[in-house]
Amino acid sequence: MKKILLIEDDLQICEVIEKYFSNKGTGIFSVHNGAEALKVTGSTGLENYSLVLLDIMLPQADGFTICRNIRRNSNIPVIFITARAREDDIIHGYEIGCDDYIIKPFLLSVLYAKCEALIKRSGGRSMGTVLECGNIKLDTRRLVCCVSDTEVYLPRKEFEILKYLMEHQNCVIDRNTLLDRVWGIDYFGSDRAVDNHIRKLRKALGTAGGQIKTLIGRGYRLTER
Amino acid sequence: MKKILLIEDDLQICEVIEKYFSNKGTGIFSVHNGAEALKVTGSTGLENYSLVLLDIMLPQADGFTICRNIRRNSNIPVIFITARAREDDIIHGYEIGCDDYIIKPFLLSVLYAKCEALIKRSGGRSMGTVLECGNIKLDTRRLVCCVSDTEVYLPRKEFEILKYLMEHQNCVIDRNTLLDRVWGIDYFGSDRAVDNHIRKLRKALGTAGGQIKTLIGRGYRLTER
DNA sequence: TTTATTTATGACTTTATTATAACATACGGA
DNA sequence: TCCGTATGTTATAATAAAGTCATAAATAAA
Repeated sequence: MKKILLIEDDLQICEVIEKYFSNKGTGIFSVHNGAEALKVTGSTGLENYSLVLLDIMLPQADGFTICRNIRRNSNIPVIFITARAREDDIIHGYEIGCDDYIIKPFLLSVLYAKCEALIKRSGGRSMGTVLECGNIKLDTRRLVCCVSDTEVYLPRKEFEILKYLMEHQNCVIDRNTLLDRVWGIDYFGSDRAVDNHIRKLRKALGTAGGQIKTLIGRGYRLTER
Repeated sequence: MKKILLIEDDLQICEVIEKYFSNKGTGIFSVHNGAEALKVTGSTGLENYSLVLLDIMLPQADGFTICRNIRRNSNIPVIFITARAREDDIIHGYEIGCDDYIIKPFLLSVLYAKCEALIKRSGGRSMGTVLECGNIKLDTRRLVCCVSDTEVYLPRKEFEILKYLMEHQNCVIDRNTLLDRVWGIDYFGSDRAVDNHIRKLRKALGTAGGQIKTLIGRGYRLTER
């Protein structure tokens, strides 16, 4: 079994978890603050892990931020482990894409069982490399976009926007989400940048440009026609 | 959209769950004893469901037995919902292949979030988000409204009003409630704004506009016809 | 019936949002 | 370095939405 990434600032808890899991034959790598966590979970850092255990209250960057950061690049299972038992927090955790939310204190045996179940459930599903929507095809590995089987060149930003829209076809994506997902949470430019890139993207897509619909006050949506 | 199978002998709990989920656009089919449950979950009976919620203490056959039975034919996500909080039971649940184990009492919002997360994780298409009332359908993810399967565009306020009414069909909603829920508690405009948006909403809904009834002195109510 | 209250309606004003184009800046490769 | 591309900003125009108001209509109460 692959390793688990544990993000938790309480060293005692880390130790207990590490010991229990390694006795069962599962490796744990621990990180003890938000900044480190952001580093490890950035870009391809998660490829060697099969699950993330994530505390919420951490120095330097909270768990929610880290989870959002993880979800920008990865579909890896994430379990929050935290003392925060408020309904708001739990719901928020699920909204930003966690798989489970465990409230401290907890039983190690249950935590272990949950990890096992989740890893089994997430196993062996890797995303295809070609996204499709109506006349638009997007090869996310070769970084090529085709409209009606004719190759269309897209600059990086336009490509990333289209990729995000295609990964969420039919969903309405607001500008802030796009700014977060394409530009990054640390970007503070104006909304208008999105409009401009959408405009360029529509133009580049030619006849298929109309598949990107504007929903006033709410964002953009990619549809099949 | 696929349904959720609920196996639970407490009719009150069934009703509460059914109501909450159907308000959110997800269908529930309930079964109230072990024998029936074994019948429904046998062989290909689960093809129409995307998740199973399963109580443990049931008449005629307990939840563990049912879960084992499910796992003989299917990989469908299974969540135990039970008052049995003993470590043994939890671990046993995971051993026989459940995906989550929720201890009563629980928050409906959390149960719903867990179901969503697990269905997403299991590769099933995400949960339904389509509210329905008579001829009106409202897709809260795509932000699209259909009347008799014809798409109708609704501006934001009209959409939010209709959404609130559909989440509370047959209930009388007074203007203040709408102002609070749709405009926000910090809004201090006049009641007349509600009337005007209701008017626009009725017009946009065309033939189905009449489903919004006025109760003088009390508010509005959305009915099935 | 008359009166008071409540709601519907349409014209209108104000506000918010988006599209567009021109411009400025940054970046990377020859 | 220079040039072309990519990106981001800003101002303006175009559009859509939200809100207000006066009046008419409907309903309830006296």
